[in-house]
Amino acid sequence: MQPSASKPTIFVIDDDSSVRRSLVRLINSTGWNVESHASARDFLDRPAYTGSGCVVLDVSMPEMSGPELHEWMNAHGIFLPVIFLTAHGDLPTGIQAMKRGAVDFLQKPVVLLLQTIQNAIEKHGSEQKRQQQRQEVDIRLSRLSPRERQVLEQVISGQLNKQIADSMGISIKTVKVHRARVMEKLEVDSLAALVHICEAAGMSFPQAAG
Amino acid sequence: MQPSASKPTIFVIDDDSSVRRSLVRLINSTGWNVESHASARDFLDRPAYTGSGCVVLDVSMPEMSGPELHEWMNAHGIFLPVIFLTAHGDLPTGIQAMKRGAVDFLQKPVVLLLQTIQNAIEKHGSEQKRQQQRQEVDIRLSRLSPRERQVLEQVISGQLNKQIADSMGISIKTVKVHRARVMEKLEVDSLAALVHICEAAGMSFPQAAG
DNA sequence: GGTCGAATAGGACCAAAGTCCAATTGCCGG
DNA sequence: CCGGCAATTGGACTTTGGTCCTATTCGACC
Repeated sequence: MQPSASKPTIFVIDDDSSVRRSLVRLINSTGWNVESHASARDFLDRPAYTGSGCVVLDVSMPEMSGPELHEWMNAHGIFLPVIFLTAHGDLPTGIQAMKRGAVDFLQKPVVLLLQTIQNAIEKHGSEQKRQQQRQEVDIRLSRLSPRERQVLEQVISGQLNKQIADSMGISIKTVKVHRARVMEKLEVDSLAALVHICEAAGMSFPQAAG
Repeated sequence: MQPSASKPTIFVIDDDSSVRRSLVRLINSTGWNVESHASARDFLDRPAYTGSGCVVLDVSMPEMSGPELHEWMNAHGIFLPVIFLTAHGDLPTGIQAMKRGAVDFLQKPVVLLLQTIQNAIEKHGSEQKRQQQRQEVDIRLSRLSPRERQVLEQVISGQLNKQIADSMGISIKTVKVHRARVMEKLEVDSLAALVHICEAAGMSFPQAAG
């Protein structure tokens, strides 16, 4: 199956080796894969991970802190869920982390880590799937010629072929050919499906009703 | 205009009257409406507010605490954004509040409250508008007869009238009648618009493509 | 008992969309 | 320079969808 369907991997990032060992042992006992790193740099040096999983991240580390790594990930489109661990976290840091999208911000000693990881992976799974489907549609959309694109936009806004032809200054026949190519390139076989995937790709615009 | 388009109202809920006075003065100076309450109960006793705005909520109050009120609001579908204020907040309380959807969790003395309120109102505005439109569609959908509903579902999944007639064991003519009524009751004049609003109402189901 | 709405169905006809075939334009590479 | 290939355009014809009118049946309600 796809990588997202295989066993999730949990990335443990903490500069304290005894903490890493203990977390790895804990997580390993559940059947998830674990990969531990002693620093943010260490984690970033590994090949990008695209499967399912999450990051368990220490807050204070030398060089690059947990929040700094989190921000870097957000800035670079890495949306693996992040769970923070901290020994003596202060409130503003925790709130800031949550506002940036962290799943949780836990204080050691940790009791509910495994449950939190479970939730994070599940929540991430569906988002990831949607994201992949959206990219899939984007690729198909990128294969449309400019003309086809113009026709598509008017089709999904409810225009008739006649109206489209009129507004583009071409004949109805030509619109039909463009339209057929759109259906083919987007791999749909009904107008309903066409609107559906365009909706999913975020290219909807309201006023199609009367 | 609609209530959501009129001046936003900020609800200040704090059991300390000097804090209330000072917040009211601060917020008033910006042009927003302010309404202050000395307790959660006090706030809940007022008629439900449906316009735009947000809640500035103290964490620790007698009887019902800030987080308790927040949870109550969530449970009752009141999604006015909530900004917490606290004198000496502890980390777990703050994280919990964020996980429940709070906009922010600020420690007194507060410096960026007005900016936070501004952001909360703006973010809330678009969500509120979408919510209203969705309700609007739900009302129209509820006016469909069972048969019309069945036809609608097959139409937006890309079935031809012939196929629908076949699967329902009725004639194409009847399908056309149902279909026309659906278009009329849902107040759309194109298939694209029909799919669009059904999508918005959350009644999409994937496989319509081929 | 009459009326109303929902569901069913048919005829006649028009409009819109899709299909098959053919042609033109314009660019890329040998 | 020319042949190929994709984008673009058009004509002739078929299928599908929509409209207007009419009609029957059935249960609910006044």
